[in-house]
Amino acid sequence: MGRQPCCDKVGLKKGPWTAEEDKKLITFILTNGQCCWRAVPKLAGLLRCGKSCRLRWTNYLRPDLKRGLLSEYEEQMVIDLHAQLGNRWSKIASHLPGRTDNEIKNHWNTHIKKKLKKMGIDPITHKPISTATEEPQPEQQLQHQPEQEQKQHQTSHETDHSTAELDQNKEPETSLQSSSINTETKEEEKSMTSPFDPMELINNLLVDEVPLMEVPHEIIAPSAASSSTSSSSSSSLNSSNLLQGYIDQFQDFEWPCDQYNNNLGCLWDDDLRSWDLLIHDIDGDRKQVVDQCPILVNLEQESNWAYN
DNA sequence: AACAGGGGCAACCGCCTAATC
DNA sequence: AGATTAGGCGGTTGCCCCTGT
Repeated sequence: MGRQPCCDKVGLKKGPWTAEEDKKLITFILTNGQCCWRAVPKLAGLLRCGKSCRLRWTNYLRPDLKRGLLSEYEEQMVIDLHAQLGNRWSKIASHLPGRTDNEIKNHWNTHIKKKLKKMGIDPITHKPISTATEEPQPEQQLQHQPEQEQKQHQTSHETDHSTAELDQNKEPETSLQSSSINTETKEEEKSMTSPFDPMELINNLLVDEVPLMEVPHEIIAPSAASSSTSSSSSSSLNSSNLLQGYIDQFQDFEWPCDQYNNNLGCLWDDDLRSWDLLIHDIDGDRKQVVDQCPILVNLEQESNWAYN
């Protein structure tokens, strides 16, 4: 009958992950790849739920993650994407390589919302807040709508306000809008029958300032690429494929830079160090891990490994 | 220097959908 | 076909750190 339970929730650890647990998880994923998360805790020797492991990996440990605050460009992209997609953070995240839905969601709630409000823009509707109706009515109404209704609403809503707000927000903001978006969802594509000319928008892009970020599939390791969008069970990659993916990813990829010469797709600097620490910390396990994981060797040997 | 309050973020919770038996 | 679960997603919570008093 059905599948086996994901985890017996008795005696499982909760709360923040320790460095030791991280090590175990990383070691396991790098040597075995992402298979079924249910099995990961047991095999990796973790007292965690598989779900927790998956979350930790996708939101924090994945080597292709970018760290640190979102750049202005990314922030603008989030705003534009949110205007079209609403709170569909995973969809939004899929357009921002190296960023997770959780990260974007947090950033939205803590930074962007305030910023927009400061600018007099309703973060929900993306329309200018009329001084008369400053109460957060629309937000609450939307949030309290039953989900299905909201979804139905959303498709029409999206079309509505994506067009409406384009009219209204055309002003100062760099309208990246849908031009930069390869919407995978057919429904969305259908629903986004916006009357504006995409080419016009493309032309409006600050192409000189910002590199096109058409790289998600290239820079995201096979495992990671499959994890965010499709079920990770589909990533029946064997470990050699996975590791090869990492190698290719790190060795061949030229990270794009923004106008400030910041690496847009780079690994987090600190984490390179932390990976290194990790390698050296493991010691006992180190040899085994390094032997089985060429990318670690690579990282270890090329201490002056350059992004570009 | 100590405390309080607020902000930021990692992690959890609960629901939904797709997959599996 | 129906039951059951894994994985994915968005919302929420709670802890930690920073800043102001």
